[in-house]
Amino acid sequence: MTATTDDQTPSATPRAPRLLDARELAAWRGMLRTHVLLSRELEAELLRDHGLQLSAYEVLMHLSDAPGGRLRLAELAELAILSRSGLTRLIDRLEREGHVIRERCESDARGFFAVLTAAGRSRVTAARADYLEAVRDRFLSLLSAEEQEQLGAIWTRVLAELGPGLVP
Amino acid sequence: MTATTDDQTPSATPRAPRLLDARELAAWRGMLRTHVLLSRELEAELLRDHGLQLSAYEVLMHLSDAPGGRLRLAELAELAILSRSGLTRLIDRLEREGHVIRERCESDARGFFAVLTAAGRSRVTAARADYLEAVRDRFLSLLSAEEQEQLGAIWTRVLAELGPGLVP
DNA sequence: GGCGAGATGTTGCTGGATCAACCTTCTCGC
DNA sequence: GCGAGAAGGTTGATCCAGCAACATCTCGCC
Repeated sequence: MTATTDDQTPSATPRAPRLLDARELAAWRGMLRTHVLLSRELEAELLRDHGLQLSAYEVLMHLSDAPGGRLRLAELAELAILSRSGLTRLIDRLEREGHVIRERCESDARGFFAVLTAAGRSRVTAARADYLEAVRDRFLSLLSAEEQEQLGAIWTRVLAELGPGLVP
Repeated sequence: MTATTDDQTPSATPRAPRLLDARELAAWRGMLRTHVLLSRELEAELLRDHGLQLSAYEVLMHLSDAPGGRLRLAELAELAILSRSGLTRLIDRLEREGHVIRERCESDARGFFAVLTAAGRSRVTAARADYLEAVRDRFLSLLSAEEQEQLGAIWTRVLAELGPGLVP
């Protein structure tokens, strides 16, 4: 870390990068590293124990929290932070596996709902129990209540800055 | 059809999931959301302004911090949190673009170094300046020094629990 | 000193996600 | 109402990663 030792830039540097100091580094790269490793582990367990991709879990989870277990595809894509085409194919898969069905929207002929099936609901309920347990075990339980609150405040602040409508 | 009706969990569920409370939710999902959106934005800018994928940037950045701008492929894969095969092909690309060359390891005939070229170094130096500016702008500048330190402490704790050797 | 276990890096295969282009439908100003 | 533009979803192309299998090499150990 910090400036490279020997030959950083033999000749002239276009612009001095002003690297991160130790505090910034720990805050930033720590998040990157933690997120990647944690997600990877959680996804591996989800896949092993419930046959669910992380993105599939996210979609089913949002559906199961929605009234009627139904959500418009566009809304679902936003919640799961997926592109529309990505969601289309994910729903294709979930439909093939019987976790979800597509249903025409009466009031808008362009639109579709994704609707959780009974099988989908029981699958995601079981997955969720294990998933949340893992999240608690590997993350939340390592934080005090105050730290959790501070974290929440930080994310809210950053998301608000990133763009409106992202905070929820 | 027959989406299960919209009972959240009024009646009997196989296992009660014990969902997250608001505090936990904000701490956990906030991180997921922040990470995805922030990474996405940073990568888009990196790609637009410097033609670098985030993973490519990471690799070049680690190389530029390494003495001599050279690192064994395996070590590089670990630093960049990539699979070996993923790194192989990424180095292929970077080599094709002239940012890096492969060099046999004298002392171990199985091994290779990735070595940053002059072009690669100047590319990553420029990219880094913009990247770090963006990181500061969208993340670090929104945190107080204390918050940065708390975050750092949290990541260290979580990573230590996730597995040894991941903390740096 | 040779053998087997383990490490290094590459390759074939596959899966999942994006972007851009497209078709259909809705909406709104005139 | 009607035409322009926006919005919802799907499709085609492509790209990027991972896993598993492999060839090669190292090294400890009997």
